[in-house]
Amino acid sequence: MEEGTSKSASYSEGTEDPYDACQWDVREGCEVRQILDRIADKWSLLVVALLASRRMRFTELLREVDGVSQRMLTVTLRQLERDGLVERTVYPVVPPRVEYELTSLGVTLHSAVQSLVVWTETHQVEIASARAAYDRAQQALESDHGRTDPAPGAGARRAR
Amino acid sequence: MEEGTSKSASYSEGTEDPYDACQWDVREGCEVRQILDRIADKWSLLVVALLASRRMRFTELLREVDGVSQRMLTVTLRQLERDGLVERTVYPVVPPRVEYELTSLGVTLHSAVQSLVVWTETHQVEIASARAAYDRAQQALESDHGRTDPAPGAGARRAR
DNA sequence: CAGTATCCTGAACGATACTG
DNA sequence: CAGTATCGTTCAGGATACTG
Repeated sequence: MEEGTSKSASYSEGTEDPYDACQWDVREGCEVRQILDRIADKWSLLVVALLASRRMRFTELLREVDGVSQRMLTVTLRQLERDGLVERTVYPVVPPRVEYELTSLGVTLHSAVQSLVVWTETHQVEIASARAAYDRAQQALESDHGRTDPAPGAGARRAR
Repeated sequence: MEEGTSKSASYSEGTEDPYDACQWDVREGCEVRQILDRIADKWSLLVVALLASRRMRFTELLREVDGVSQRMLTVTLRQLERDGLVERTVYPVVPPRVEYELTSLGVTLHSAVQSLVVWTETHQVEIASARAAYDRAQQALESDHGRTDPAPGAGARRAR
């Protein structure tokens, strides 16, 4: 097993003082970083979102997520299971049947993530046009890189 | 990861179409995925969080983020700038002075992310104990891998 | 069916050196 | 100061084959 996060990394848990919101970022060793990395993970969110609608079997997930490899699905599910976000149920039948479902913790994560999804959907147009503008500016720069300063704005100029 | 989004229900699997409102996840081409990837980025959030408190110069960020390389900071800032999340201001003075600040869009992103941070801080203890439990179960499995089935519970068993 | 074990590649990242 | 350019390495993750 070469993947995965460092298991058995015993970090000091317990009730540390709740550092204010402006501090979480600089603390690399902070748990937040780890969780964020899991959330950030390419497949985790997809799996969580799918499982939010219903419990599913391994192969179902493999089909639905589509793009995920068998190995990565396994790894992802194991991580989520380890973090207590999904629960794995094995039915001892002859063709093995395994089902995955969100735990209550997983459900809360899913709703927390939803706000980000909403943000993204809300602002995707803005972002797209910002990118277009940026790329246009870059293009202009390219064609202009021999010319002299055309807009003597005298102050600081934006977007180089 | 270039396409393969469409997963037409070509196989005979009943009548219900796979998913409804929760479509964002399966659409790889969707903007949501891209934004999520940016958010997921190792440094982006750190930079955004720092800039949320105040506008900063390049070297300041380099010092504050600490752990980031010069190259990665540049790359990160360029991406954020391109997405319209931060604004770059160049002062035409003799030792170059460049300042970065969040745009209003960047500010909204920051607050959206805060909810996730809060979630993480709220549940980090639960996660930590879930991990401990999982690891303990794995250990038990190891020591048990020669034994015969000791608990014929007849039903589905949890956590393999 | 639901995995595990191996091999391999490309993208990400860090380190370093150079520049306006 | 605030970058850009180049190189070397690591490693996440895909493809494939095997198994209980």
